[in-house]
Amino acid sequence: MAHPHNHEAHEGASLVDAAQTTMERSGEQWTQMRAAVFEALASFDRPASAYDIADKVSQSQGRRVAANSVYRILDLFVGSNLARRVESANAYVANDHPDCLHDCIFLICDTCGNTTHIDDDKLAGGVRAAARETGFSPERPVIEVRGTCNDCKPD
Amino acid sequence: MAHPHNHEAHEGASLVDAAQTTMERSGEQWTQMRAAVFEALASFDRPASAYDIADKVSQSQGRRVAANSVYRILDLFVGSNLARRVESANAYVANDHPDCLHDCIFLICDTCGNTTHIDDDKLAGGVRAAARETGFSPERPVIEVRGTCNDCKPD
DNA sequence: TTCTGACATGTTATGTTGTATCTTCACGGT
DNA sequence: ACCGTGAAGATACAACATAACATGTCAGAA
Repeated sequence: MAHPHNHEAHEGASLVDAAQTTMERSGEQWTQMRAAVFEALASFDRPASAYDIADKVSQSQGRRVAANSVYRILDLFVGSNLARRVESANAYVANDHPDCLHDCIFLICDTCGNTTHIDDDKLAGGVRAAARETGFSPERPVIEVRGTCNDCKPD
Repeated sequence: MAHPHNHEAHEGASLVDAAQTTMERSGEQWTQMRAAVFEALASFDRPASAYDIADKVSQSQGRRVAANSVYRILDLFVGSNLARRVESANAYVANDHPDCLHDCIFLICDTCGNTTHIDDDKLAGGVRAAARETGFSPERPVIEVRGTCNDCKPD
């Protein structure tokens, strides 16, 4: 099975703290704006588009925040492993445990949009290995599964 | 390694023929427009966006073809397994062997854009199985690897 | 032959996602 | 106080995707 996670899976304030710490450790600043974007991102229980986040932040800040700025910050987050991009949904999710690096596998429900993820290094490693065998140098595997989640299954 | 393919990998005219056959077998028509879109798609040696294809078809037909129409036809192709969508590139590729169904794995070079694919049913099966173990019903795995192809490697 | 229904395609508009560029702002060092 | 630097804002636009509705085409029924 996907190996159990023993490391921290942060949530709520602890998650934001962890984000800040990670960010600062990689020499980046933790600004108001970045905090606001991260909080907005984390507040969604499913992948959020940059525009969803821009709206949320605009609300919480009481002023219009440009999608532009949100993209910049999301890119930064993805680069620091604070967030992940869900390619098949053009959307982003906060990363619960920014401290450890996985090629994670997203399970996206086409019915309700809920998304979970599993970190199966054996599978991901297999994908990387298969790529390498053809002479290709894998950098960033994208492994996602569209389908139906348990809650949305008929019966 | 990813298992070798013994089945036909069509190319050129044979590929177009195979496409037509597949399409007709699934009760769909093979129209001029569809042939033109398929030929355009197959003429690219890397994933092509709907707009790339629209341009190509516009040229070959000597009149403007709307992206819209191309999207419709591409969707049809994807549904009939004549083409695949590369999610992480918002683009499409022709499927060399429409007759057999695989969850294929794309290797996309971030340097030159060239894309190859491997069909490793064991890996893909593993991904599906891992999803099922969490109670998720996998429909469509998306397995892609961004990286650098052999030709673009700094040796 | 003409009508009709199904399906393919065209046309236009609009929505969504993502970048580029340039300006302004905030802050720390001198 | 001044300057340098990085963050964020503003604007524009490029690229990707779908919606809504009109028109074309062709086979079979009337």
